[in-house]
Amino acid sequence: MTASLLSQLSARVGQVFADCELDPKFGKVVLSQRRELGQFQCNGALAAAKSAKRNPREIAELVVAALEKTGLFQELSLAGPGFINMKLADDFLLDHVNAISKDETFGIRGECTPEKVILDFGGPNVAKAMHVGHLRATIIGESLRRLHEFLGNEAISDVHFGDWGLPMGLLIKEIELQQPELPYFDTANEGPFPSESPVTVDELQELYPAASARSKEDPEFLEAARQATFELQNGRAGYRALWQHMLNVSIAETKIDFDLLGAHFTEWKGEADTNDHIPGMLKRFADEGLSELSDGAVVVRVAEDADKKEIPPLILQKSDGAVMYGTTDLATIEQRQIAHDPDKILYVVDARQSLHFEQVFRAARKGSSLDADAVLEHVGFGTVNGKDGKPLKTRDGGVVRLRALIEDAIGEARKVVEEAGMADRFDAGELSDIATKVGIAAIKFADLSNQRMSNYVFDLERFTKFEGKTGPYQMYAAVRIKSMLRKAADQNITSGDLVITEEAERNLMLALSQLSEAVLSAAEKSAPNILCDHVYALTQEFNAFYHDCQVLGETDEKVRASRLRLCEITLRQIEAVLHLLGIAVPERM
RNA sequence: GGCCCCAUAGCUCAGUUGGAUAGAGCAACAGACUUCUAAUCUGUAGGUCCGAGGUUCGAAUCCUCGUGGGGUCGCCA
Repeated sequence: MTASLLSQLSARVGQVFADCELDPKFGKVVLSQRRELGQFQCNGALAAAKSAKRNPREIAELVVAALEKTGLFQELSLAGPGFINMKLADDFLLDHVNAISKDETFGIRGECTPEKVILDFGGPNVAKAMHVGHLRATIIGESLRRLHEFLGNEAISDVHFGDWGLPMGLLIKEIELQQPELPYFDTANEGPFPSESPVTVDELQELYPAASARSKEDPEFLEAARQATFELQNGRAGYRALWQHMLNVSIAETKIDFDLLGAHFTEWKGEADTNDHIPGMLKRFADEGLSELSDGAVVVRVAEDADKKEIPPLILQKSDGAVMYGTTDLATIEQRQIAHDPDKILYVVDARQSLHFEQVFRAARKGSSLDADAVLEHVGFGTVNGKDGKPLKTRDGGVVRLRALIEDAIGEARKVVEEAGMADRFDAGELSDIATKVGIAAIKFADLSNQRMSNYVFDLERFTKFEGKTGPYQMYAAVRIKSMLRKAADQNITSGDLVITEEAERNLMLALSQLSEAVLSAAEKSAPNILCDHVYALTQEFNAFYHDCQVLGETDEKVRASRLRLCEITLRQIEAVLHLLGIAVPERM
């Protein structure tokens, strides 16, 4: 198994530090910040000097002297107060790139211990079309899912449908108001009920805002909706049947969006699936003295003495008897523990819910709802803003539908692609496939390249550009290579052993060798933007190489074979990382 | 009011956990095409890292106090 280049170097340098009776952790090697001075650097001599009260330059000199004997470096130098700059011997770099290229995951999977990770993302709601708010949850969640899969983890993804709260009661009562003749509202009716849904998805989407508005003006309606919610949760047959229709219709609709975005779920569970688990859980919490009555509601107090902030108790059961989403979230944790015994559960949900998750996680710990060493983590993210810096809205101030957003992106991509003259080169089917891929790549790359927690400005024109740090630029680099490989095949040119003849080749190999750190650190921090940075650095180095080095036209056969091989490896890596970002690359464009 | 997040080039953003001269991309300017796809590449210019203290040999990064923006603070999700 191949350890990453940086960890190999760090281990070597760390050994030297150890030989000098210093902590080997000071041997940490990082990418050079000043490429003109070296490819890599180690700053450990400064930190080591501090803790050992020795002279940093002296330590650095010892380290350099010891490293020179290894023969791994073409150049070693000492600069400033004790920075060690290094340039690798080409043979070492070549061996490394060769080694990682033979492995399907570029040697990365071998560095990890497989874990079982549950990813909770997407989070659509019954009757509400997915909107901008779901964009990031879906894109980030799917990227993390693919990342964990890549690392060899068992990745379980659950869409966790919002299908069980007060909105359900509101919808039931709204439908009753508009179509009282339907059979679902008769208490005595135990079914069977019609198999056809009484409402279409479009109707549902009208119904919810109407019901929501009505509940704000009409307290009696709200009260009726609360009652309906309670009865639904307690199994009233007609309500259950109607609810099932609403859920089915909504799931079918959200699947269209998820398919467009390439999101995959291994489980299509929802809040409602916790219903049978909840009574037992409530009883256990009460029996163990973990919950108590407060103003008529059942709550778990989760505040701790050490808290800086005030953490309100988690409400398990409202005074009207119905449960809330905190209750279903807690029950979901218990069910996941039973069904999967996970090492980690990640919640890819809007950052604004951080307090909620804090409460739920604490309640889960308090109630031993899952293994003590299992990790619960809220992977939050910021909002998608318009050019005015405020959360994205439609022209008339409404919620932007996810579908509309995706269609706009594809439309914009189509424009760009047609302006580039692709309509002449491809038939309608292929053109539309390219436009779709470009559009999706544009929004995904733009979204994922931002640091998760910060808000970002949604600007399609910028996202769909082929220049700069955009999705389409990354795709273009990959397509360029594909085109070249096709040509090579046509001309019977084959790839061979790697050699280095130009700086551009060396730089490209160095970029290829950085994947491991990017992937591992992206996984550790749940930060896909690190993957974006890596693939961008890689495509930039490739484009520079492409510019400086002829591949097919190279006359020296060995060099030509090496360059072709380098192209193959680069393509594999670009496609691999883009796959982790959820971006698909067309064959031609 | 308490707490959380954010503030870096004209614009949009990175910044490898405390290291050298703070980096990209757009936009601007100057170059490179009888192309393995120029949808590319090379270069120039652009900074009070919100402010003030502090810790340190060394701070965009850590601590304190402010300023500005966003969010949140028990029966919605």
